[in-house]
Parts: sequence; structure tokens; C-alpha cells
Amino acid sequence: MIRITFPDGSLKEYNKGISSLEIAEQISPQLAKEVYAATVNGEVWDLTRPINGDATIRLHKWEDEAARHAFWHSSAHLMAEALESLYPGIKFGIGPAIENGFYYDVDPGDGKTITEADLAAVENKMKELAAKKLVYKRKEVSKKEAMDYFTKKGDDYKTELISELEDGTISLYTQGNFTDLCRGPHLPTTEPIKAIKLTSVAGAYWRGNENKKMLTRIYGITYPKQKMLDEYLVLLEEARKRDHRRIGKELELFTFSQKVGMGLPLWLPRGADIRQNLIDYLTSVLRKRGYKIVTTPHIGNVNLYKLSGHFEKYGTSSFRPMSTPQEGEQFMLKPMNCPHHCEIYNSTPHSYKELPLRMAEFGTVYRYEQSGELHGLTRVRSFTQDDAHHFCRPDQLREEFKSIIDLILYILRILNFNDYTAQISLRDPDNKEKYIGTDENWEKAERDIIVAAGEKNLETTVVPGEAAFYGPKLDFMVKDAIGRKWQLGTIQVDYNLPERFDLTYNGSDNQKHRPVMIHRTIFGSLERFVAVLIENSAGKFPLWLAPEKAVILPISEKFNDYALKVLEILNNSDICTLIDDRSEKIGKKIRDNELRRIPYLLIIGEKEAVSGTVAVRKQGEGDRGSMTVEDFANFIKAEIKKETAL
RNA sequence: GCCGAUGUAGCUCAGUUGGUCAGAGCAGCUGAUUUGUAAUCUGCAGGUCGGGGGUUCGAAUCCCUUCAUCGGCUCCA
Repeated sequence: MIRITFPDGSLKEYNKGISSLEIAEQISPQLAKEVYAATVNGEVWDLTRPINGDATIRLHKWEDEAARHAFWHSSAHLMAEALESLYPGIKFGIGPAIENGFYYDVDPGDGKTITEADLAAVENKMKELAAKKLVYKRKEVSKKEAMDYFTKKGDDYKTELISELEDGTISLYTQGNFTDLCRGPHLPTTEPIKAIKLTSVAGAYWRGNENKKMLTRIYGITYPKQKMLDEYLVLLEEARKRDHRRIGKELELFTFSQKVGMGLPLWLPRGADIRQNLIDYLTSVLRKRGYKIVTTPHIGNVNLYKLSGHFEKYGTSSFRPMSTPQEGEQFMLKPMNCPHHCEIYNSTPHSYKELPLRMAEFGTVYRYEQSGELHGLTRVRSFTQDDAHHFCRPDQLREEFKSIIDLILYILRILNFNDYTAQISLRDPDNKEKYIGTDENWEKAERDIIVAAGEKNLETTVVPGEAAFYGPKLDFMVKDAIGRKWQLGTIQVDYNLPERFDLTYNGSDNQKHRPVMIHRTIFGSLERFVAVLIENSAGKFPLWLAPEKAVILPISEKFNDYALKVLEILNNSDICTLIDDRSEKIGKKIRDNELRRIPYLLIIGEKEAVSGTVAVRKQGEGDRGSMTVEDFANFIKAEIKKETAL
């Protein structure tokens, strides 16, 4: 007998060799139908794998990621089997489960392609195979056995993977006529895979290396019930409606022009208003927090970037330097504001008493992003950073860093971004040549960030290899409508640029000392931030950000005079207001202006004209009753104040 | 940059195997209507079917090329 401990702490005895599935069945047959994987002694296992000793166990139903992963990973194998039967000789790369579904990287063979048009056939084959209730069989094999199998099969991607594995840790999974190298775990059978949708085909470099062959990546998702798949597809459709590129066009926020150039956003008046509202608001917050606002040019001498290291690092992959009539003189579009800010720091001597110095700029920078990477406002070649650099003494660094975390969290809260993640990005220990600066400085900086984030009780993930070339960073990321993660705010500790620019301050000992720099943004780029804001709000901006706060809708032309009077009063009170005096019925005007996402609609007819009031209708919520024009103006101002002060 | 797909009026889309196929709805402009909380009616105007080249008696439709967009990959100071 073995003793099995359950998550609630309860303990039961079973025969040795019992599987998680059998345990589930003994608890309830219904449960057995709903579990897809089990964690045994901390490791996720196949449900059918025998347990041979005392163990702790946790059964995973669909709600657990481990269950979905097993489900989708098994689906990837199922898709592979379908592909192999439809495309004999096809080779397989990797085929993991992902956050929403799974993919498999395949090489259909020279000259052969798989396109989206072919997916339906693969899908049908998968359904056919799944219905056979094929059993997923695990087999642990030696490295040589695995090697022999895939060499014979001619799948050189798999043999490449195997050659890097350690003997004794290799397992194969077989279902039907398909065997794959795989760690598992998998479902017991293909039976639960009922609803199948292959979503897209894309190219993907083998092992993520752009010098290696490009494989065909097929994405798909599966569910145990058709209804769940339908719901997912509806959700995807809803997300597409929130796409900032679509809403940006609908609401006339921004546009692009091929004549101007790809990746160069043109802000339309309504978008520019939102952008300006963000700048004005953040500026006032920054001033209260001791920041000094500076402004620097859009270009800088190429030597500036040679000194900072940017040229060496990005010179060949960015906008090329431009020359002047002067022989040998070259300038670059600025890709970063920090070198300029360093020179502002250097323009006067500094005492330890004036540190920390907080220098902020809404600085527009230019980066030559690869053409395939451009994406609406989130990835552009010209964008404005809400950039700032804190120059501080080493002993101030940690407090300064923590105060920036506070500031970022404050702004995220104001803007209702509750679903963010924080990531600490460190140097890649195996590729130190990618970075500038000494090991000592890097270690110091990395420690600073980890400690500061820890003291703020910030939940973070640590990712080596994601640091900037001059220093480690703490990034705040949010997701867009389709689930892609975007970096917004970032805080970076930098000991290196101060050395390169020879920044100093006089200490209390009257000796020269080296300050530490913190680079930080809150929005990141205003372009990207507005994009994420659009997708978060589906274009229903908070009142304080909305380009227009209200629109006046006269019931008929008879009330236009009064409407114009109201318009004047509100605009004079700095409440940007529109009027819709078209010869349309009120229902039509309400509909159109609701769709424009104007926060308040003010309906004006006989009653209002006589009593000097407006009938207020809130966007998305409906009739709010009448109030005087003055009361409405005060109400709007109070609302804005409430929104921007926490 | 790489792989794949797409590209028809301002927007969303029709356009069967190449042969009155250049269309619809919304938006716009006209005129009528003067309206009480999510679409009033009439008429008009809008496009070298992304650009260039080719095949053909004939191309939105087939081929080549180029540009852009979309989905990924790589990259992201």
C-alpha cells in the first residue's frame, strides 16, 4: 500500500502502482471525466502513469493551467499525426502548448507549402483521428533508441533536439501511428478533444534563429466542448473590435500615410488632444514630485552616440547618420534622450546637496524598426517617450528607485490599468559581450533593482538576457486586446553612462564623485500608451482624457439659438463641447454620438430652453435627468478632479 | 529583414469558371421633414479594382514584379 496526500491535507491508502486517473475514478466517476493531468510530488504527470510510492497529489481540471497544457500539448500531437498522414515525409520541429492553444513547427519538405486554405482538411483529419479514442502511450527510452528511431524516420530536427538531451531523461509518446519525442504529460486518450480549430499559419525560424531555416508554424486551439470553442471565437472577435488600429480610424485619432512613410504616425486632432491631456497631466504630477522639465533637439552629433555606446550597438540597424555641407560632420536622429540629458547635467558643476536631480522630457525619438515589426501605434519608427533621468548619489539610489515604482503604480492606478505584470530584466550571463560596463557595476545595479522591488513587495518575474545594453531594468507590461504583452513603464539603473560622460558631483568631502543614473518612463511611449489605452477602454476614454467632454443635441432647429448659448458657456468654462445641429431626429443624433463615445450628451428642447437647463445623458448609461448649465459645468469639473486625484 | 496571406469608393464589404461587373450599405453632398433619449425620407456624387509590366480579341478576375497592410518569426536602446 502507498499513502497519497491530497491538497486539503487528507490522506488515503491505495495499492501500489495506482494511477491518478484511477484515484479520481474512486473519488467520483464524474471527476475522472473532468481531470486532464495530475501533479504528483510537485511534477505534472500523465493521469495514467502509475504511482509507486507515497506521494502528494493534485488533480487538474480544466481551470488549471496544467490541465489545459496537457490538453493542448496532446492536441499538438494529434495535429502532427493528421499532418503526417496528409503530408507524408513531413518533418517536425517543436510543438508546445501555449497560453491559448498550441502550435507545431513543421517542415513540409522542399517546394511544399501549407497555407491557411489547407487547414480545414487538417482539422477534419484531426477530428477523425480524435474520434478513434487513440491512447497516448509513454515510453522511456535510451538516447540511442530515440536517436535510431528519428534517424530512421529522417526527422533531422528531432535528432538535433535529442543530441542535446541527456541519456536517461528521454521519453517518447505514441498515439495511433504517430510517435513523438516528448517530455509529456499527455491526456490518456484523444477522446476529450472534441472541438478543434486551427487558427493560423505563420513562418517561424527553427530554434528562433534567423540564420536557420524557416519552418511553417501552425497554430490551433481545442476544447472538450464545442460550446467552449464557440465562446473563445466570440471572445477573439470582441477583442478584434477593440483593436486600436480600428478604433483609431473610427474615432479619428490617428492615421498613417505611405507618402509620409511607414511607421510614422500622424496624430489627428482628437488623438492629439488625448495625447496632450496625458502630457499636461503627467507634467503637473512631475512638477509636484520635484522633476525639472527640459527640452532637447531631435538630432545629435554622431560622436555623442559613439560616446554613449548607442552607435556601436545600433548604428548599422538604425537610421543612418546624416551629413552636412561641412566635411566629416555627421548627425543622427536621436534614438534616445539620455545622452542629451547627460550633457545638460554636465553643463554645470553639481554639489551632493542638489542630488537627486530629476530631469524629464517628452522627447520624440526615432528608431528604424524592421518593416515586418511595425504595428499600429504600438511599434513605430517615431515616438515620444515620457522620459526622465534621475541623477543621484549611490546612497540615494534605492530610495529613488522605490519612489519611481510608487509613481508608476500611482499612474497605472489613475488610468485603471490593474492587469499589469512587472519583470526584472537582467544581463545574459552567457553573453556578456552584448553589454557595456564592468561586471562590478552590473552586479551592483542588478542587486539594487532586485532589492528595491523586493522592498516594495512588487510581484516580479526575473528574466535574464532582457536587460538594456547599459543596465538592468524593471519593466511594467500590460496586455493588448489580443493578449500580446507590451512594455510600458521601465526603470533602469545605470552606472555606465555616468562613466562614459564623466558625470561628477562634489561630495561633502570636496572630492569628485560619480553619480548613478536611473532611466525611467511611465507611459513608455505616448504612442504605445494611447494604443493600449484605446484597447483597454474600447475607445471610451475617461472624461479627463476625452477630446470632447460633451455634445449638445438640440431636439430641433428651433432650439439652436439656446444650444449655441449653452455651447458658448461650456467652452468658455474650458469644457470642450460640440454641437450636433443636423436636421436629424433626436434618436439618430443620440445613436451617432454614442458611437463617437462622447462622454456626455446634452439634449435640449422646449423644456430646457425655458428653464435654462440641459438634459444630461451619460455615454453608455442613458438619461441622467436635467440640471442647469452651470451645475453641469461644475459637475464635469468635479468629475475630472475626482478622476485625476487619487 | 524572413515565411504566409491580403489589397475593389472615406469606412465595411459583394463581384460565380476572364466576356455590360465596376456594385451595395454606411459616411458625404441635395432637397423635404422640425423631430424628446440608439438609425426619417428623396435625389446626387464617389473608384485608372494598391502601383508597374505581361498573357489574351478581351483582365478587378490569370502570370511576373513592386509597394503597403494583416498574422507570426527575428529584433526592440
